[in-house]
Amino acid sequence: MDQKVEIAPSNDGSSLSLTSRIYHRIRSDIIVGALEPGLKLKIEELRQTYGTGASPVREALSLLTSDRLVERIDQRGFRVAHVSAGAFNELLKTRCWLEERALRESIAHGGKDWEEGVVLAHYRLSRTPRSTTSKTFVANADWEELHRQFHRALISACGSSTLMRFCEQLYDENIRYRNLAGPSAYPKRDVNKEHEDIV
Amino acid sequence: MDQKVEIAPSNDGSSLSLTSRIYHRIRSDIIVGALEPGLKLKIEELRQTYGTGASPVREALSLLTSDRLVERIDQRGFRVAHVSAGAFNELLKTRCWLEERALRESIAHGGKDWEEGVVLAHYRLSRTPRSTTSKTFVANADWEELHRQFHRALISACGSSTLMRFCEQLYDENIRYRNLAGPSAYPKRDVNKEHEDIV
DNA sequence: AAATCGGAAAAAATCGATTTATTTAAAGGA
DNA sequence: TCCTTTAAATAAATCGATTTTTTCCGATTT
Repeated sequence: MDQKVEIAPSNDGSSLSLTSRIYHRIRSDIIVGALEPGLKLKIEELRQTYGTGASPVREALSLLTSDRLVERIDQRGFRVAHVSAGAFNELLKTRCWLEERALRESIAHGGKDWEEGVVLAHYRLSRTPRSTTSKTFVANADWEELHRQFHRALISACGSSTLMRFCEQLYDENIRYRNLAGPSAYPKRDVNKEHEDIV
Repeated sequence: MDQKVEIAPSNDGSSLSLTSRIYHRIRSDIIVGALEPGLKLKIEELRQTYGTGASPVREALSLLTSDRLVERIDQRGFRVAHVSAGAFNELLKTRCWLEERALRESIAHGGKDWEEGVVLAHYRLSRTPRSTTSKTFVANADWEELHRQFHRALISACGSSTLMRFCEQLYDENIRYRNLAGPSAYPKRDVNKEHEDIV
């Protein structure tokens, strides 16, 4: 029998709803810092920018609310979530608490496959340069993705998808703060070494 | 100078956007169990029910997604979040982890005002009957609200609004499961005693 | 019988326009 | 000058209709 012919997945996003596409775009724009904290997100403007109607835009923004990347105030629209030193400290603290718990649970309950997943993720990460250039720091998208994968692998055996979700949400917010801080915050720490230690 | 005259807050909800009103209604309907788990939430239907257009309905559902009370699948709409024994166990476990951490932090950092808040919340709760009738169990809305307040008070000094938010989300989900289980799950435990102990 | 196809029917997604609320800016007193 | 009020401008919220996509179901093929 022939191999089943799959419909080309064609990750150009054309199969996604407009809402989803806008959602991902805005999400990314907020995380990388292209959209400033506190910025008013005017429906009419976004509508123009993306060449769509108002409905998909509003829906995307409503969805982004879950990620705490967008704030919504009844009757006065949406804006990019504000940031503050206090919020950042709280974020770090909370992320630390949750990841600690998630990691402990993973260690306690993770089997061989978990261990292998961690080792593999770590290996991939270690073989990827953090910066695309060696002189100045230019964030390497591959490294960013592998780093995320590594953290996910670490907590993947915690036994709670809910906790994982929380951790990942905090991770994203964390990345956002890092991006906002700018390249000024280069390798002050030996991240690779830290990961070694964790492993 | 005269006291500034506030616009009557009139909590009839007429000042809220349609979206918000629908949001709260559906949210409540899901938590109390009036809307069955897994039920398809058809826009057209809800639209009729609430006598509005499609936009507010969609937006409310998008918002409910944050609370994990509604599931959204691209291009095929919304449905009431599914439930399962596994998910329930995970919920309990996770809630336990997070509340433990939040409580420990509160104890460590909470001042006099925190202590007083806890005592007060506990006092109010203890003076309210859990059931509106003494023979059979009929949930007392006041008690439910005070119980929520009590739990909030306990963790209110944890130093992380994020963690509090997570805890409260899990609390709501937990209540939902309790409601779904039905009155069958009456006072098997001496809740009052447990609260005393905590205090 | 199971899998495949095609075409209605149903539902989701989206649009363009209207209504409602908020913000802004100008004008009128204390 | 500082409030308060008012009116226009701006933006959010909402609606009703249209377009896409999925779902359903019966006919056809393997």
